[in-house]
Amino acid sequence: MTSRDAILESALTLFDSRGYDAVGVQEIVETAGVTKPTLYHFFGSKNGLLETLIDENFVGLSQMLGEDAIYHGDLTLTLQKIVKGYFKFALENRRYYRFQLSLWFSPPESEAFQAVSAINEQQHAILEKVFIDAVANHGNMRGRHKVYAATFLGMINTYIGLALNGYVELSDQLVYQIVHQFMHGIFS
Amino acid sequence: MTSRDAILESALTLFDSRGYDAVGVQEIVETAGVTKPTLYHFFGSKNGLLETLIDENFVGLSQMLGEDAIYHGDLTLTLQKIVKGYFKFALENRRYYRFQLSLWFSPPESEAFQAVSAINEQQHAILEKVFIDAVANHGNMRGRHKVYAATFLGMINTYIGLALNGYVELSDQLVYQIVHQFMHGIFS
DNA sequence: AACCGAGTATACCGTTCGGTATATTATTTG
DNA sequence: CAAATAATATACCGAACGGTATACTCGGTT
Repeated sequence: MTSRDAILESALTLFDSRGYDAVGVQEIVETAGVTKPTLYHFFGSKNGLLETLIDENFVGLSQMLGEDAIYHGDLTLTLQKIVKGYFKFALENRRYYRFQLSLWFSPPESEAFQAVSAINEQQHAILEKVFIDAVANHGNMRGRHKVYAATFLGMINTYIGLALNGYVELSDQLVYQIVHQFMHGIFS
Repeated sequence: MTSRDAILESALTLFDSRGYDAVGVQEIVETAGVTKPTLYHFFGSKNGLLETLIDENFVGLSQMLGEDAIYHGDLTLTLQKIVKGYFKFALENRRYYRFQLSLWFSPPESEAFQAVSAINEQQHAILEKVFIDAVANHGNMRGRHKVYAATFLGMINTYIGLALNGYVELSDQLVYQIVHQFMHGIFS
């Protein structure tokens, strides 16, 4: 493993278990088996390390959304594909997704918030587009796409959080239940 | 305002906007207009300040749960009272609830997590009891009370988070919708 | 052979961290 | 009034913080 990857790996583990602010760069480089100038050579700053960490881990989720979050006439089906994609990504990147979850409601003026706001907006934008495209077929959704996107993502994250703590299993049945529950909440 | 209250007030504002780890005690006491030994006189440590802050702000929510989270034969009605209580509390303690939300998925080995785990368990215990008591009337809920409590709280927090960020309004209609949506997700 | 740039180590910078020893001032209590 | 207790200030502690100046190694290029 290269020094760069070792640093990213150690940073993810430490940030996930104790949080970004509570971990110092000294501990990161010691865990990675390198020295401080190496970290600053690759990432410029502690914040740059955080941004790189988030960006490079998020691409997988971003790719999934690019493929699955496209409305083709059947909203229920599209939402099921999205939920399934989130579940798959969360299970394959447990540490990262837990870390991303911990940043979900992070304080607005924290460094961590600045770093996740970009990927949050990206997710919202893609999900909103799904609901906007679906408006033609579901007239009573007009103007509510922002709320729907946020609510939908909120439900997904809630269940993933439950799963990451061992409360539930991310099964196909749960995918169906969540989408069903969400749709019911919208159209009643 | 007493020095003690000034410290708690400043700490809440700073923790809420930048996070517990990113704020130093020096900044807290400067904002409060006191000196460091005063803080240590009242709270013993920075962590003690955090615990006191959480405990003293949580009592309001705890009281509400003690009054409203009691199953009397009508589960839908009970859940509506609980959601209404959460909404009321969140609106009356916006800064605190936002801070509590930011600690919801905090890293398991962070100081903040240790401090909120107590109140999290308290909420879960009370909500679980509601679902256990309701089992007699809803046979198909047996053994699922832990999941239900976590899911229910997850939905409440999701919507409060949306409201605190201006996406939705915490209306009585939303109370009804959430409970309806939750019940539908359970019994289908 | 000379050079170059990427990667890395040693040793250090000034600042801030959480926390405290000591002393002084108010405030209560006997 | 005197004694005790609570509340506060000055000044400081060692450790850790994020970050860097400098120099060295080393594989590839000219």
